[in-house]
Amino acid sequence: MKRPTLEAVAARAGVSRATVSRVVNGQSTVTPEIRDTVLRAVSELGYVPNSAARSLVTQRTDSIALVISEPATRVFSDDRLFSMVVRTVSSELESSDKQIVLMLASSPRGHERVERYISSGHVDGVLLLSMHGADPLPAALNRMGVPVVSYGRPAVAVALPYVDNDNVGGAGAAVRHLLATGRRRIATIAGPQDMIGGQDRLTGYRDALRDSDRRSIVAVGDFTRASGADAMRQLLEDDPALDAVFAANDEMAIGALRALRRAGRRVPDDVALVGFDDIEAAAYTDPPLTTVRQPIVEQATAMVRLLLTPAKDRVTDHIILPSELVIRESA
Amino acid sequence: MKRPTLEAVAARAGVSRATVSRVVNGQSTVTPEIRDTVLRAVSELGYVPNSAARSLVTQRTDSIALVISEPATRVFSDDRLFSMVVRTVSSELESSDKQIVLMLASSPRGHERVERYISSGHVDGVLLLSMHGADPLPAALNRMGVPVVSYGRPAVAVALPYVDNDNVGGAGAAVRHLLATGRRRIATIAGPQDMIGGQDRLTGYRDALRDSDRRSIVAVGDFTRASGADAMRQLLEDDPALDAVFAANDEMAIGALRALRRAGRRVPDDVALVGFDDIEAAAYTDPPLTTVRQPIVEQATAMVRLLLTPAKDRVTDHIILPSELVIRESA
DNA sequence: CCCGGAGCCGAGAGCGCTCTCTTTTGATCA
DNA sequence: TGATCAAAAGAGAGCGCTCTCGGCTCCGGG
Repeated sequence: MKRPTLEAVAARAGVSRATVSRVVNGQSTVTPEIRDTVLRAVSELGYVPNSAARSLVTQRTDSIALVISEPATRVFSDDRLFSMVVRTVSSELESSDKQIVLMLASSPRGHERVERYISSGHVDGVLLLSMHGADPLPAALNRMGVPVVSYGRPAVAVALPYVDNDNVGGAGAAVRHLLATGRRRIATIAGPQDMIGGQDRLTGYRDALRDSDRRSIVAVGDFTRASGADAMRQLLEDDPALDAVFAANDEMAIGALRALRRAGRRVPDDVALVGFDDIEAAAYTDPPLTTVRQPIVEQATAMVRLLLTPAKDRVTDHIILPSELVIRESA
Repeated sequence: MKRPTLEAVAARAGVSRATVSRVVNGQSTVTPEIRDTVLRAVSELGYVPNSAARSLVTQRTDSIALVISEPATRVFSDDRLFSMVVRTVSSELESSDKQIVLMLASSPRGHERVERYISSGHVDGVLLLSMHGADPLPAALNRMGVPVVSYGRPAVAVALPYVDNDNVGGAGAAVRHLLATGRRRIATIAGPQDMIGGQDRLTGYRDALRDSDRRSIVAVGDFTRASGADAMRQLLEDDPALDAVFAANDEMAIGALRALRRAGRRVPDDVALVGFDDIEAAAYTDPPLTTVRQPIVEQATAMVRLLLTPAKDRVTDHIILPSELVIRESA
């Protein structure tokens, strides 16, 4: 009752193991007649190649790891981002018949697990989702000689191929939109400065303001809703006359929205508000949030392409995709 | 520059391959002194066991597949369901040091891929998310001798261990809530009757009404928003005096909400509305939707437990978990 | 003093496959 | 008809590991 092997198929078809292997792997140096005989034996016995044996000799596994390296609390702060990435990566890999191994590395123990797993040759490549600049995992994976592509620019120290959205440009577009609609005192709630996204979005804000000779007004949050509310209160205290806010992500924007309402400011009449990411909830706020959308599908597609292109054939080791301003009612 | 093998470690430590294997696999029949020597050699060489070679002989892979068998359009209709399941399963498997292989089987080609993959011995078990009763995949997987646990009761023909939420009880609770708040003409927008969830929720509705001698008013949708709106219009036409609706899922409830508003009915004043699932968007409707929550985390946990328990040690082959009524403002 | 048994370690087979190398086949041409 | 060569099939090594089995050592008991 155990699974048939190559040997069994060979015996049944009256040929050698090697010939069956050739047929199964689609080599053309087999007489059509024998080929048919073998294929018949294969389907009669219900033969399926043993993947462990195969990858033991080929050194390939036909699967890639999708590593999500974030504290458990944050990973899924945006379920849609996650599910869109997974869906896109999955369908993109389908054509090359590779599988996804999903690894959530939330704790240091998780990191160690991931490293062990990858270095035991389980996968042919790694897609790394890690928003945190200080994460040691990218460097570690890079060291073990497995192809790795990162979602989001990794910390400067690591030379890793990556795909990112245009954080600087997106933030700039948000600020320019505020300027274009006549806002004069534009503050920002920046993200944590140990994350690349946090840094770049602040840079985009600063650059855009500098171009227009406006003064920058900055508070720093940590990408959580509560920190957005706190930062907003801080900003209102510092500069009660501000008339616009660019929050570095939607969660903080939602926090800011509540803080503004509690402070008696109307949005967008008194204060215009723009977020970043276009998470699900952004469409349901009151008023619906104007925000910057990441091109998630395109990013995921690009990651897979980059991963599947052998390093030596690569034209570039990073791809930056444009972000799009989604104008709703908050600005 | 290639990875060191057991042989290399053995040579370095001056022992046999078998002894190194014993140490690496934590067997106790090794003299502490030798054990230390071996461990030193392991870490000096950076040895990591080759997983393909190992599973070739052990017949285990230490990974399980999470198969999502749905048309691509629906799979992620609820991103939160998906991400919570993934997260829970992942952390639940962490303790037994198993990995998740994620497979989205949206097309017939995808199904074939999944079957081939599973039957090639890539995984030790399968968690199956398939909402569609007529899905041929459960039966196919069941046939190949791999442990499978299904999320949601599979079609009657298949004897598969499964975990489900109490669809009948949840629907009943929703209807009883409507009765308790004084509603008298309670209609339902049922789900497709070729899905188990659709059937059971309708059963729950009917049972609860029968107990109270109320007449049942039924329209059937297909779990999409648009079908919910259509069904609602139909119901209003059939019985303009209805004062409550139980929709078999939140998507249809949201569609119904719009149809009600367009028809000039106030919710909940004129018509009370209850959904099912408690999807993300349910909290953001106007008014926020009263609905029935599935215990997603508990279900995912139970699935893993069931899968990891050897069939012969199992007390039961299915687990039904209670659903909880979440009362918001629509009813 | 010898035997039996327990505890450790090594030898070696074998998991199921791929791939190189060799042999066989069969067609071609002088 | 026999030599030549290309194409096709077979033989066999080996991928890196686990695990059974047998041998060796060291102890206590008869």
